[in-house]
Amino acid sequence: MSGSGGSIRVLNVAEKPSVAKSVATLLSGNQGQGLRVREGRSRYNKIYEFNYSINGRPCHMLVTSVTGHLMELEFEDRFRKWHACDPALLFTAPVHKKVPEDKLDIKRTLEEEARRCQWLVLWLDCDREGENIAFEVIEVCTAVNRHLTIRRARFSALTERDIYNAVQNLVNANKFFADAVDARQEIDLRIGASFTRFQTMLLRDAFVIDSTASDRNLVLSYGPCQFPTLGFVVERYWEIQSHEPEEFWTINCSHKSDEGTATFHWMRGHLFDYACAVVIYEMCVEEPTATVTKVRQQEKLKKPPNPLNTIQLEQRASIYFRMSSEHTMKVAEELYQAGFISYPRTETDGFSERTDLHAIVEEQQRHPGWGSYAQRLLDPASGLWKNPSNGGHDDKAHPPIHPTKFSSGESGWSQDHHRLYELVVRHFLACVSQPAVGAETTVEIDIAGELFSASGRVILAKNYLDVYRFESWGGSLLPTYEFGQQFVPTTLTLDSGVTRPPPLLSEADLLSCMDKEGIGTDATMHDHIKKLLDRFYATKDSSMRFSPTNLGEALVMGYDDMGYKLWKPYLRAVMERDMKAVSEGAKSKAEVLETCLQQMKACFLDARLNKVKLFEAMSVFFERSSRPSGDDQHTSGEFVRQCGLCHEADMVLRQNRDGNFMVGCLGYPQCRNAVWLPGSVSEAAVTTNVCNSCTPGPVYLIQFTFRRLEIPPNYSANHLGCIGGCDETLRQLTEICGTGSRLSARGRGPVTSNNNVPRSNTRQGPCIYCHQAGHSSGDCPSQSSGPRSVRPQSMNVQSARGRGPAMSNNVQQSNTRQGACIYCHQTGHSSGDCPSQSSGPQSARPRSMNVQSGQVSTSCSTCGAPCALRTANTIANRGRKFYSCQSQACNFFVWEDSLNNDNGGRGFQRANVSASASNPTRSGGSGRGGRGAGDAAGVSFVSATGDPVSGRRCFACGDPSHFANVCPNRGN
DNA sequence: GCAAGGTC
Repeated sequence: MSGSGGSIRVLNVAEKPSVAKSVATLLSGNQGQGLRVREGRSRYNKIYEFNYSINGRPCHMLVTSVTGHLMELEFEDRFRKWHACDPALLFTAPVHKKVPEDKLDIKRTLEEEARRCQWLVLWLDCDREGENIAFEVIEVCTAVNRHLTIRRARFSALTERDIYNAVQNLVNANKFFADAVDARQEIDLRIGASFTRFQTMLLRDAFVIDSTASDRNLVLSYGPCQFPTLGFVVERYWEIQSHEPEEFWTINCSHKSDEGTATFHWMRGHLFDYACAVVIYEMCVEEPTATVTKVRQQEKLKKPPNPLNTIQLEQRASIYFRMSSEHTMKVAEELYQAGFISYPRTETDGFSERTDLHAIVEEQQRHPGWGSYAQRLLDPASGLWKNPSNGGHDDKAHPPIHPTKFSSGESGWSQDHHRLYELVVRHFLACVSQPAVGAETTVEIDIAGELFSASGRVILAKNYLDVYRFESWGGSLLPTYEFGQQFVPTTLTLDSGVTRPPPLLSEADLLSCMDKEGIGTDATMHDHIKKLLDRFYATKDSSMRFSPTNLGEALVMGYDDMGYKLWKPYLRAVMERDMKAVSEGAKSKAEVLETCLQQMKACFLDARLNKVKLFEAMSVFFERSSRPSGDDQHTSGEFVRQCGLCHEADMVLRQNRDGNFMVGCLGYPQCRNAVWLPGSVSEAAVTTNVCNSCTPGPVYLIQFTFRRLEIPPNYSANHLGCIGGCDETLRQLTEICGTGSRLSARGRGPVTSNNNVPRSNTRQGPCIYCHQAGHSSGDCPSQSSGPRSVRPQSMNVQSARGRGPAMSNNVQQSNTRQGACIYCHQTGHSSGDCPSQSSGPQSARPRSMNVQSGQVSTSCSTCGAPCALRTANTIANRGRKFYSCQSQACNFFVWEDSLNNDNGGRGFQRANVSASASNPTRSGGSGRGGRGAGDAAGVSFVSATGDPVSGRRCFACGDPSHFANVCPNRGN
């Protein structure tokens, strides 16, 4: 379909409404005939229309916009529920792009307009993200109109010349740029989701984390930007903690004359050797006459700042006004929206030659505060004007932040609006001003062969400092000295001092660290900082300085102990290099994704195997909780197939505490699909081989090892088998040996639950840092040059605080720890096996914050150990009494009220026997009539975090009387 | 309930 008068109908799409408006205004003003505006489906994204001509061809132009990314990357449905799959699968689970609900209006506008156009011209920002958004727009538009001619407009500033050049020289969109962002998005999502789920489910319920958020809602997130940001905070904190003050000595000298007092500093600075300092000092005292050996006078300039970009704005607002970067950006956004300042998210710190700087200054002449300075600036006779410097950064999309409209203050402005606008204006005026000029005098003297110096400064011309009141240039007047002049000092002292640690990181420091290491973008850095506070990983004190919380420190410590630098900026730096390679076409998106995700998955699996390090680090700061871990309920082993019964959840390979293997549905208890494996299996591991006959596929084959003595001689001890139903060998061995199911339990002793995780595989991939094989990333030589994190020595002292009950079996079973036990500090056993923890009363510490200890009332008939009557303090069951066995081995548990209810006069003994007969572990719900522990009771699963699972309780509230799917507290 | 990146 053609536009009016046979012209080409062109749909132009910009990244944001303001750009659409500018493009339309600039183009229609140039040669257009009447600019019309109409509403689109989305109230923010208007549609501008006018006639134009591109390369001599008449066009009917429609200019509209998106608001940043139109799409989001997400996992397919069945991987979105936290408990529906093993987090390790998130490295390979299918993902797709989707337009979220709040962007559907924009999508509809694009679809409606694209149907009626012949051309699509993309005016997205000319950076990688912009290019990626361009392809999102292309996807939406071409889905409804396959015949669209697609062109890209390249512009670097919203000026008439740039926009005109762009539209007359349309190019093709750059897929390499878009691919780089696709890769970044996918890596961020997979790493973020997998590690976040892993560490949240592992730690949240295992410890009493005293954050202000309800522990149940606490998310221990991991992200490739937020963690390195936390790393900066923790590292500085450790540096301070490990600082050992050292005493030093220095000689100070002063001389008072008619003109004033000069203070001379020892040019050796200071000495740590007291004897040495004393010897030198005594030499000086014996021959105290000073001779002036040098008098130097120099003109010094103090330059005005570079034009303002986002990071500078955030840093300066933090230093000058103590405003957080997040708040600064919020206020700046409002000033921008109201038209008072230019776009606040920019890396650019140099003005384009085309910017009319004078016009910006002219507007400000009326201001009562800085108007007279602006007038002086414009007066050529003052000589105050100087073209601004250039900081060398250019994002090719936005100019430095500058005032765009005069204001002497608006009625609706807060104090921070006033401050920020003033900062932007004064900064701009400073940028176009001459530097301050000072005269510096340096005098050097010699006393008994030792040199001392003093300096003074006089400001000759303040220039930009007159308007930039936030900066000062201190200096003191120095009395006049002449070369060769001699005098006897007024004072000559030997003074001591101590070295001091560096200060905690300020917000400005943190932004500098992030900027230097490429963590986040100018538009997101403040978000990452805020995230640390929101997640209770760090706090900000009254002087705007950051300290890690116990939680933040423990997480970094845990990963540091594993040898992984997940909290360092290197990972992001490697990713950034890869993204650059993709955007240049040097590497393909698929190649980068495969390498990076493979390495990160190996890292993830290894971290999971080494989770004891996280536990130990957390134990330093937090009490262990007696709450059942949310992780323990719906947990996962290795993925085998999708469940053919419920078609919703995965079936995973698991091993119970007796060592028996089964493949069970994660949808349990709603779905009870399970395949029990022969009792003679000693090891089982899911392979990457897929059965080619069983459906629905894929059904992954499992490598089995059978105990030789438990299978007939004509069967092999090693077997690659399928649980999909096609495997005759497996069927026969199941018949011959029975299974580990309750119904055919054979009562073997426990074996290690982690056998099914092939640890050896995880370390063999190439290093995530240097991409070389032959060493793990923890040992990477490329990473060893920087200082290994400095941990304060006091950490060992602190760890005594964490003394508590012996860790649960899952921790004891881990053999990964080689270091000293955190309890007794001896080597040779892990903290889980510490003899100091294994006998006697558990600990003087309350066993749990959630359970108040009660008196022993009776004995458990299962194991004979005494049972305690306790009172629950969970939200769902506060005040409710329950019995639980004191023995560590016996997990008997029953509600007191369920013993006396009228279900046929069921007594304590009965309930007890019933529970113990079906399940030696805590048998959730068995006492409350409604729901039993189910057919699979007695199974101890390997959890998402690798832990064997014991008690069966609601993972949402911890109540054993129901499961999470029917939890009354859910959704709170 | 997970990330980071656009933007409103």
